[in-house]
Amino acid sequence: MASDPAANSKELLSRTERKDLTRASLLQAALSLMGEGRSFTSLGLREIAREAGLVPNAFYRHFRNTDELGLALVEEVGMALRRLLREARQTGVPQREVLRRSVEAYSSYVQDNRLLFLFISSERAGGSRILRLAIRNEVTHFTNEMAQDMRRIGAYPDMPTATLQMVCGLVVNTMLAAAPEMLDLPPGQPLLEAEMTATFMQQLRVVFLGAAAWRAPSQT
Amino acid sequence: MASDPAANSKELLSRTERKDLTRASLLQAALSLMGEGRSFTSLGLREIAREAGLVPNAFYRHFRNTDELGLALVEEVGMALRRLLREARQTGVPQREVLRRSVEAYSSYVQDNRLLFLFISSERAGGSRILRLAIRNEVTHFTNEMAQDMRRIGAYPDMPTATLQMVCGLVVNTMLAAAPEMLDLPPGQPLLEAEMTATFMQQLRVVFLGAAAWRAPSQT
DNA sequence: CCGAAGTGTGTACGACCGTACACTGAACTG
DNA sequence: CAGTTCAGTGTACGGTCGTACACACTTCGG
Repeated sequence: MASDPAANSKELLSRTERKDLTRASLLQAALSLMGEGRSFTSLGLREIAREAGLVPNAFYRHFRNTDELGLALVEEVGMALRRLLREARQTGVPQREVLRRSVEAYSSYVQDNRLLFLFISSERAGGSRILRLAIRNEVTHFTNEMAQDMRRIGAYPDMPTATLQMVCGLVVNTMLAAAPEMLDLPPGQPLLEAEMTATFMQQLRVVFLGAAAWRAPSQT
Repeated sequence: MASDPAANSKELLSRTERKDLTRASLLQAALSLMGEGRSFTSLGLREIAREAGLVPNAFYRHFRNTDELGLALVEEVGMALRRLLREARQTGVPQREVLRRSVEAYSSYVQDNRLLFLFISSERAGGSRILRLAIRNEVTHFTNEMAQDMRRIGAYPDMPTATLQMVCGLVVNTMLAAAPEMLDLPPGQPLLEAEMTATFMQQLRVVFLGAAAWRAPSQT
């Protein structure tokens, strides 16, 4: 299939490969437009196609409308989140030093996947209802996987699963709330960034301390 | 226009009163459009003016562009948040029953100011940069006032101010994250609503437990 | 090898958008 | 009362948008 040594251009590719490639360039075009300050909701079909170097009509060969492209982006976000979780899984139990490392890993992860986090942050509460629900669904999945991981690790062994999920929801909320603030930071200020990261870490510690102090729900 | 027996219509009003009135109707128009599923960022000047019963050009008599109208909405949000805080201040110290009541009060407050919360939720991370920063500014003010109130009440008396603010930031984040989920609920399902409120309350309790267990920052 | 399939192009239409300019008529001001 | 101010109107222009249709050219399957 792809056994071509020096064909980095689009010379010797099957039709489906070429299609997937321009499809990816459409997704990338939407992301880079968001990177320039535009919000996904306000992007137009023509705009995205233009950015991808295509004529407007070509868009229809890949997506019915911009919402469908958004759903594809959500799927990509889901994969990114799963990857994040898989990497975090390598590390050990949640002790003090581990929390610090996790936060640093998360921060650089957000910086690396800048545009994707920009996307979920802004579309999680705004934009079209379909996208909103899709993103929330993905986030819920992520939260539940995180709860499973914590169970497997042995954190909070006496805690009921529902409670553990609730705590993880709190953690994920905190994480996702931190992302857009980190992304809006002026890029040349490591001091502000350090301060924000410190606050973020403290907040997570408060959550984990609270979870440790949690007692059985004697009353709601 | 309206069936007014007395002169509740715009009969005997000064010019500035009339102006403020149509200005308010523009703000209201933007909010109702958002209530119909549209996101503020995607609203157009013409659209808002039409909804308010005006010709497009009349918009310019009140705002230079939609962003400026958005800033006016942010200001209104600020007032709403301050009102919320003032009402909460009536209640006593954060004990268990008080938390329950506060959450219930907040929930119904969100339902009452549905459109405003829809607005901040979606524009806090999305949309135009100016609006985003303005909202974040307002939220920070709200957080700090909340910290002051907690200090005045006597909660966590040994906690440094910066830490208290950090905790309040966590609380506010949790509150604001809960708002859009409550707003997206199908309206005829009190069971789902109760479940969501319960989770929300548990999360806040985790935060307050964590704050109570907080020790001096021996290391970062 | 030839027809089918399908990705990308060119052109065109109607709708909506932001905004500029000239205008009306009522409320204010002296 | 006369003149000014100003919220709101009417018309118009250029631009972008989504999308429909016919078409070109390459790849694929029998």
